[in-house]
Amino acid sequence: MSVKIKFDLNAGLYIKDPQDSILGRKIIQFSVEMIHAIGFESFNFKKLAAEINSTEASIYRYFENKHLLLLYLVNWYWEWIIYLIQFNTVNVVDAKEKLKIVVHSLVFATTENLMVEFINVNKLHKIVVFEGTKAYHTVEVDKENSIGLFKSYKDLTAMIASIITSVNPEFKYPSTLASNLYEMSNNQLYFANYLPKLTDIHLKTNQETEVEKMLNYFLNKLLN
Amino acid sequence: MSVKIKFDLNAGLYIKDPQDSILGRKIIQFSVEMIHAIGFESFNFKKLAAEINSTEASIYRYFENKHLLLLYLVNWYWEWIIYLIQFNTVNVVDAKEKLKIVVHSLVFATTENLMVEFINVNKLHKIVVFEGTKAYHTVEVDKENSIGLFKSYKDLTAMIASIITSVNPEFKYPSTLASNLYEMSNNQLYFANYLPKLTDIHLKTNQETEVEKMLNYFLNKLLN
DNA sequence: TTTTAATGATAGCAATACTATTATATTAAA
DNA sequence: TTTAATATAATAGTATTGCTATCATTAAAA
Repeated sequence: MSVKIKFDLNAGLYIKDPQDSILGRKIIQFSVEMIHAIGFESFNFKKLAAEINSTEASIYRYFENKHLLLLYLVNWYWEWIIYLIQFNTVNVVDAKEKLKIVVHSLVFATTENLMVEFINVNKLHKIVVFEGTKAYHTVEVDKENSIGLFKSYKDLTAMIASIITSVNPEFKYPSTLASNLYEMSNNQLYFANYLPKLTDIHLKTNQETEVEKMLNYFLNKLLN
Repeated sequence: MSVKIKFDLNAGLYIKDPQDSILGRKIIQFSVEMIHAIGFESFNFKKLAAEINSTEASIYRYFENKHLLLLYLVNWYWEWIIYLIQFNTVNVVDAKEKLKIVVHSLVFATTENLMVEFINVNKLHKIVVFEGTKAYHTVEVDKENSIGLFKSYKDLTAMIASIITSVNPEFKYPSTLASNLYEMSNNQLYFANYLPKLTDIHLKTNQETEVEKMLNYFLNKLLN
């Protein structure tokens, strides 16, 4: 199945909504491809423009700079995970079951039943694992936070935290556990691939399944 | 008390050992000050050179580029934490007690009895909290890892993991928990300061004490 | 005292991150 | 259908960054 998904992302992220035009969608689509391929540091608007047969100036009409483009993508990703969790927890009542679905969504960031037209979610997930934290580790945090550019991350955290609380109302740090679950999932996937000494996941295949198992092991100890 | 500390950092981090000359030490000292003040992104060798009345070219004789300078600082930090843990666990036999010292060292990154001459450890800690992960989230990870540029992080993780295992030999993921303890400590301090919705730590003062308490709470649930 | 090593001074170059201007399509409103 | 508005392309240009090269000067070692 394929659905047309359009998230309402904070307007401060862009100058012109890229979801509303062909060029805009091409910018999103190929920035995902390109950042995935060469990394955020060596990615720039000139290269992107060449790739999509457009110009630097045209891209600047959509995004103020490449940092905000990354932040846009990461916000899209956060919204995507929220959507995934909602989608997969429909009709699920048991809180423990819900939490397992959260973990699954964070680790796999995809479902077989759901596809997106112009964003390669798999590659976006890898970008988030690789470069994600750079989007909110910047001197501009306070300013960007004050205009709502991290709202989706907060929403995601709140959503997970409330599930954690319904699994165990006594647990003292639901928000911390929620954000840590997200960060830990990304980190451990990164470590498994690049710095295996920093993790206990050593398989080259089925890493996601192993990380999923591990996170559930942690959650079990923490919440029971 | 003040001790002259010289860590043996991997020679691949620098061109000329900055610990061995006045200029070298000034580079280290003022890069800490400057990155702390303006952030890593806007920091560059030209500005640093102006600050220490030297030249760009001279700094390039010590470090290939600013990324490797950051990685040098972060490696120094990792070694510092290892040193701190060793220092503070001398004569401590109880594993649980040791683990508490680990947490304390990670969160505070300092002791009153110990000072370093030319590095402001407090500011370095803040740099690590703010920019630390950028040092190992780069397209060059594999290459840099293969020549040992992340060795200190691995050593630190191994050290903590072994303490975790002696607290509870049944615990399945000691390395993961070790690296996550480090990452979580930094993350939660960052969130408490800049994105408080992502954590349960809300105090502006005594954040460290709160984070310490929180990490011990987590560890307690995980290992008992 | 001569040689070597470290630093400083200066210059320059290619790439990056933008901005500005004008031209040309495309679309929408009158 | 014409006109007006809007989106994109083409081109140019500027300030900054990241880095290299060269040569002069100073300080330290042999």
